[in-house]
Amino acid sequence: MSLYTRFTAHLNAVLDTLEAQGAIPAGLPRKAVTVEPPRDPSHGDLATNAAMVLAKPAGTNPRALAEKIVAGLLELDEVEGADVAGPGFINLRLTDATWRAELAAIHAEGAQYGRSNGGAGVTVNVEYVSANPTGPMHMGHCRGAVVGDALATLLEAIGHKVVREYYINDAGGQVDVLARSAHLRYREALGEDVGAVPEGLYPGDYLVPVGQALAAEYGDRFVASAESEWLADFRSFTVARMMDMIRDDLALLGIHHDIFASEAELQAAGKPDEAEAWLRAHDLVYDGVLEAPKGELPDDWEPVELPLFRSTRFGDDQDRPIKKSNGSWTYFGADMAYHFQKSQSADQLIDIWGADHAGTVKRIQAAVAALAEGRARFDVKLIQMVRLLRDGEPVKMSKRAGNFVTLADVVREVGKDVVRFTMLTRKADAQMDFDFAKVVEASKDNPVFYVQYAHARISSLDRRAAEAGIDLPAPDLSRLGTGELALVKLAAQFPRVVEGAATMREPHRVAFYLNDLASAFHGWWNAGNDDPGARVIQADDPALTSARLSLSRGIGQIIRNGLALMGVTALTEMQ
RNA sequence: GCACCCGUAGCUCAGCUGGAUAGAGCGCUGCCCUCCGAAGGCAGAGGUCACUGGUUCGAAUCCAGUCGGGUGCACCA
Repeated sequence: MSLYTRFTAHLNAVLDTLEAQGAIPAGLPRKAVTVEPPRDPSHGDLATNAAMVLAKPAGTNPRALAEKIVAGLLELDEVEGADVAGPGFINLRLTDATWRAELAAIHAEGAQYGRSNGGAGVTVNVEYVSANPTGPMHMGHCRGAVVGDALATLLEAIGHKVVREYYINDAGGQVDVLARSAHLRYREALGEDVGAVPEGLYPGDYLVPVGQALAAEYGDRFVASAESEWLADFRSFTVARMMDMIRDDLALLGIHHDIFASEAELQAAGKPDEAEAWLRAHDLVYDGVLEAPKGELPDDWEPVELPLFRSTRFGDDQDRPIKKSNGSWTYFGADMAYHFQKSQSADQLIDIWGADHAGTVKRIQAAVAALAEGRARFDVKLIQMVRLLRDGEPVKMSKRAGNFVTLADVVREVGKDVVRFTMLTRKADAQMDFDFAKVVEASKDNPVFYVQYAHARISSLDRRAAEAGIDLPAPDLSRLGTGELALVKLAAQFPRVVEGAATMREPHRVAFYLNDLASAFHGWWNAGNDDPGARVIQADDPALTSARLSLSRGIGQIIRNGLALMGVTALTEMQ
């Protein structure tokens, strides 16, 4: 149990006692009561708003209630002082022994420190990447992949069972285009001079080996035959190859999904039909005429009657078609059935989408609300664009021309850890720049470097101490000073950060926290430059050295744990 | 025209699901290496949290509106 959850329990116990004594009414809503570190450390170690939140429903004034709560809290061994401040804040100062015990807990729990089980029993399905299987991963997919993966790891850290899922869009017209593009390469592989790749087909070289594989598989059987004879086979063959390639690309980032769900299989299994039948039975799908698109009317627009889902009932601004006029499913129609399927095997769903799909969020949330009948929490997390910069200039990418920057190239150039960490240094809904020069820069304005550097320094201390042979097995932590305990206090916030990042679905918080922790560590380290007595290793005082090593290792442990949540390896030395 | 996201220091961005005197890095000014890695640290200057109302003990945070920027808006995927 983390320090903060422990004190929340302490506070609740005090409130229970006050209730039993009749000092406050029973059953006051405590949901808004918080226990957190005050923003200004001079206010103490912990602060609670309990008195301010509860005073009104209790029919008393905040300060009077606060005094009663303080009296109860002062009885705790871990509390050294408690007072009421401002409008009714209760500030607690904890004993040094409490913080020393917390440092010991960091060591005792090791890699487990920061993990909790509040999410136990709740399965969360995180769907991320889901790039169209028409080519290799490019940098446009990268951020969502990293954010989704880090989020999944975070949710596991607070006890959720997590399913990492990839939805393969292998049923639309684009995979027919892919199959035709592969057919061209197939003819090429059999010796035909196909010339330039025609407009409308995928031009990338990555299809060349697919064409060769197709030639090896089918010989020249389909060179001149009608499309209908080979399209389906070529489609599934090529999609399978594309997915192998995508899996390889993701592996470079350390990303592995549990489930790859196929849109084509979903349709073949009749899932959208089932969803439609259910929705029609509940009057949520009807045959109607699609509204004209907003803004300027396209030349070829004409009213058509289609099966429409009543998404307006759930806040969308128009009802959405689930089938096209040719009878096939729209992307939305199939996607709806897909989400229904996911909601049956998970308690909560999270989709990681590119921000360019923002316009379709409402309809899918409407669909899930309808089909799952409110049983499943469903969040769509939108990931803003990343602008690639080289030498300060934006890197131009054009998918159509086939000159996009591939994920694999970038990972090979700057490394998995740099890519992953950098992608988590911004809120997901804020745009970000990825500057090839800056992300590998060895300076403090590059958080990747800065955090790794702190960890490397900590590792270096261990090596030095081992060489000097002054590392005692059971250090006396009372040798740590108040400035050093302040570092422990910062380290002790890690469990809160993990919990907040997971429940708010904001993995970037871990990166910012690690940057703060690294900064505090660097400051401590540098104090030794001005004052040799402040250095960790004191050759003539093994006891003090060992206590400080315990602190430095504790911080190292937190950095490792935090980096692990981000999928980043901690470095023990800088190159 | 509609929807969504955003508006915080000169620049790039945090701000812990409403808390106390709004923070960090860069840039600027001034310091700190007879070196546990200065690839770093310390200090200073720099703010009408776009604007106007509202909600309440309390608002950068929530609500409404206005202004400004971005994105999306067909049966595509």
